Parts: sequence; structure tokens; C-alpha cells
Amino acid sequence: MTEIRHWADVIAEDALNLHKNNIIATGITPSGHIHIGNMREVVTADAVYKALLKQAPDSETKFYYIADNYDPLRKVYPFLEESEYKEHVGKPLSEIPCPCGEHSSYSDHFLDPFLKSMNELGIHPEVLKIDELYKSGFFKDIIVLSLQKRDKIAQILHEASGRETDESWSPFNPVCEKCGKINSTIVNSFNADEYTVDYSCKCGYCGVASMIGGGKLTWRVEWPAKWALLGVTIEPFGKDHAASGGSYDTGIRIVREIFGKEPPIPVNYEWIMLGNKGAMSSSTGVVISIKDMLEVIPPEALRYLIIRTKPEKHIRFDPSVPLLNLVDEYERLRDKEDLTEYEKRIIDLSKSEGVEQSIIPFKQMVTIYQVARGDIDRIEKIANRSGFNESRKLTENLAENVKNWLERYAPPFAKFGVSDTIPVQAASLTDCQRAFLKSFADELLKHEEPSAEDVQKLIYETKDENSSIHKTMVEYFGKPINASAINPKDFFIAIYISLLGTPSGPKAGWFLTSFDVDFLVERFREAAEYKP
RNA sequence: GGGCCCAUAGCUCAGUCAGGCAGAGCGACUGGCUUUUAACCAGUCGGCCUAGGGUUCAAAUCCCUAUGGGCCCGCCA
Repeated sequence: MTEIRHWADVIAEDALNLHKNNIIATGITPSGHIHIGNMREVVTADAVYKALLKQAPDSETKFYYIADNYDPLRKVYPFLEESEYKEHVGKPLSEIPCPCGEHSSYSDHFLDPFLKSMNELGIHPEVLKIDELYKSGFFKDIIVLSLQKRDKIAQILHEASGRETDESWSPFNPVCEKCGKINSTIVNSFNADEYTVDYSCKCGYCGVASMIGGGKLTWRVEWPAKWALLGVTIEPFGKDHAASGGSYDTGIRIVREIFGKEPPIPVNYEWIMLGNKGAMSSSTGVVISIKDMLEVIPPEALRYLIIRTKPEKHIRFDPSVPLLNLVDEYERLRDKEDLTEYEKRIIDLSKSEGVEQSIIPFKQMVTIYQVARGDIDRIEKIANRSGFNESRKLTENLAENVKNWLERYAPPFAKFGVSDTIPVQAASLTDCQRAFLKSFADELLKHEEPSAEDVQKLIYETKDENSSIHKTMVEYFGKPINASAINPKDFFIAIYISLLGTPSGPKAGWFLTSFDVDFLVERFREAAEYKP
């Protein structure tokens, strides 16, 4: 069997066989909440980027994130105020007011949180906002070239995609000076020396627009233009662009035949499905934003989800119990001693560069958090007692994740509440259970800091007639108890009833060590006496 | 109508590019305490690699075909 290699390393090697220096680009249109599916593109790119850096440390490697924020607003999305945004349909996203008023534009409203999330995931590309590129004149010469070769481009679009372009079609769409829209103008002529076009707009206005910030290339031309100008050698994109006759197909021909450059190596990736609700999609409303996601899942676990799966496979993302298992799987692998080369690589690529995260397992925090009832001081104390010594900030971050998970996605069986007072269910305890609780309390007092194993052992020792807990139990019970009639199960139930009011709970030994011994002793003694 | 991707253990998936003994994690089961308790440790079980053909000394892997699933082609990755 040949050595197993990670997909990112394979892609990087392919790229290095073609180019010494590689430029990887990715980007999205910030027209709505940027969801976890979009993150796949960025994490995929980041993985390949890291692989390139590792395989060719002496090459020049770049990673661009391009925000397509000059695209027009296509419609009034369900999350927008109809009355307020109707007039903005057709305008470039960067020129539309922010929905919340706190960002400089509509596109920044969605882009800013995404950039923050990327940062939390340890992804640090060079961010390019395409409106700024247009406004700086970055595209001006390629716009002229595109206008000059308009007929040839139209022919390519027709041949490769079957798309018909009419007389008024232009590779460059000016922004109307009067109505601000970019999708309703027709180019009548252009001036290559002045970098301007004459246009007329459906709103009735006719004017002159600059190729420097006065409009944009149409998407199918803009994409190859970006490849040509930035020298992009690798680009991940979703299958919508990958379809035959899709924009990658036409892009290949345009970049070669019009711009005289080679297209990037494509990295096709599949979509992320949300539970059983289908594909994530901004337009159908099946969406969990990255921000929402990072509020419940530690960043490295989210990276892990994407890193461990080959790009062409679906990822089914379910924030309830499967999320718990996903995080658990990542943490186990992270903490494992003897990793295979492949596992090591997975962990390497999943690590968020420059971002530290808690070493406390998520599942354990789920219990700690609930025992401490969210009190961070107590959480920290319990964590310390369990042998986790890390900065409070890290513990706090994880506690915050767990809090949100419990509130939003946790199934009932994962939740419990430690009552302040004796649960009324304690009334149902049998005399034998009460005797056990009293003697159990006595035994706990004998230990300074009982370990989980100590506790577990104590409960089982009740069956041993020579054990001290058995003897005190008999004493409290008032008459001999036949060892074979003792069922530790009843005692577990007594413990859970006393603390939670339910007959079951987290693994007892470990659960109990999350409490102060004094509290337990008091509670068990109280429960033993409790009569409604 | 045209095109893409996926199918391997109960579950999630590696392994397919470059053919060479069928793999991991989780779950389940057993033991660690004669007796489940959401932790931990050790071990065991578990597969006609979707089906049918072809190429080959040799196929999960390469080539056809079929079936099932997820999508794309009116710019949501």
C-alpha cells in the first residue's frame, strides 16, 4: 500500500509540478449572511496554502481572499425590509447602506463578521475588496481589452455555454450615475484613451462612465480577468461554476484566447448539508452563519470537519448530538500519543494558526458547566481540580461555546440542572437508599479529595460485607442487609435523585468530583432525612 | 434535455490519482468492580468494497453499463 497522503498535499504537489510560485485565490459575493458552507471554500484554500508553504518553503506563495462586493443586489432577500431595499436592487453591494447602520456598507455588514470568523479560524489571506480594485483602476486596461474583443468574447460565451448575447450585450456594465444601478445600463461606445464609456440606462438617463470605478466587468469575464491580473494558479470553487458550460468553462477559454494566460487549477468541492434539511443556501433560508457556528463549536473542530473530508464529498453538518461527537473525535485525535503520519497531518492542518483553544474536552465541559451552573469561577475551580491548568480566557471561551450549545442545540438527555434545594423526588427514596446516602456521606468525608475512581469504587463496595461503607450502612439501616440483595444501581439512582431529581445522570464518579465534598455531604444527609 | 459528484463495517469516513493481504474512529459487545449509568483502560465482534460485464498474473482501485443518492446548468459555495 502506498503512503496515504492528505488531499491538500496532493493538490499542492500537482500545482508545484506546473508552477514554481503559486497564487491561490478564493472569494464570495457578500450579498447575505455568509454561512458555514462558504467556510468550506476558505478552509479548503487555506489547507492547500499551508501545504504549498510546507512543500515549497522557498517559493513565493500567496493567498488572496477576494470579496465580490461590486456585484449588484439581485433582489430583496427575505431578511431585508422590502420597502427599504426595493430601491437598491441592482446597485453594487458596496454602494448600498448597511442594514444595521454599523458598517460602512451593505457588503461590509456581511463581510466584516466573516473576516472576523476567518481570523478566529486562523485563516489569514490577503483580503481584496473588488470595489476598491475597480476604483483604483486595477482593471482599466483589461476592461478596454474586453471591450475591444467584445465580439470574440460573445462568440466564446455562445460556443461554450450556448448563451445568446444580443446586440446590446457588453462585457462591461457601467453604474448609472442617476439611479445607481449597474444592471440596467447599455454601453453605446467607449473611449480607450480616456477610459470611459457612453451609456444609456433604462431609467432614461444617458451619460459617461469611467472604467476606473464607474462600473464592472460582467461575472463571466471578470473571473478570468482576475486570474490574468493576479496570476491565480489555484482556485477552489463550488460545483455551480464547475458545470459544463458554466463559468469555469467559459473562463478557461476567455483567459487563454482573450487575455493570453493560463487558467488556475480547479479544486471542486461539494456542498455542506445541514442536518437533513438539505443544502445550505442563502436563498432558501437553510443557513447557519459562521458566527452562529463559532459560538458553539471550537474553531479547530470546525476546521477538522472540513479538513478530514475530501473536497468532493458531501459534508452533513448537524449541530446537535453529531456536533458533540465531532468535537470529541477531534479532541481525542489531538490528544492521542502515537499518531500516524496521516493523523498528524490532519491535526496540523486543523490547527488554527495563532489561535489557542482550551484543552478541556467539550463533553467534560458540558458536565462541568452544568454543575457550576455557568458560574465561571466555579467552572475554573472544577477544571483546576480535574487537572486542567490553562488561562482563564481559554476556559471561558469553551464555557461560552458549551453554554450556547446547551441553549440552542443540546438534546434533553445532555441537559441537567443541579437543584439548589432537595428535589421533591427525594421523598421516594427507600430506607435502604437513605442508609446508603448517610454512610456514603461519611465515607466521602474521610477522603480529602476523592478521585472519580474512589467514588465509583465506594458505591460498589456496598456489596462487600467487610467494607466500612457496608458496615455503617447496616448501622444506619438498623438491621443486617443481605449482601446479595444489594443492588448498587439503586444507590446510583439515590445519588442522582438527591442532586438532580432524576434517576440518571452523568457517570457518577466523575460527576461527583465536580462538586465540593462539603456540599455533597450536606446534600446527601439532607436527602436521607427528607420527608415531604 | 445537457453535465458534475458520491456509493467501502451498525454510523462517519480513509484507502481509488500511482492495481499487490480490507483499514481507522465512533457505536455495539466483553473484561477492568459477580450487578448499564454520558469518564478512563484493555480486548472482541463487525465487510459479496451498490450491481453486472470487461482489462490484468493480480481490481475496492483502471474501462464500459446499470441502480441508488446529492447537486449544477436562470450566478447561493
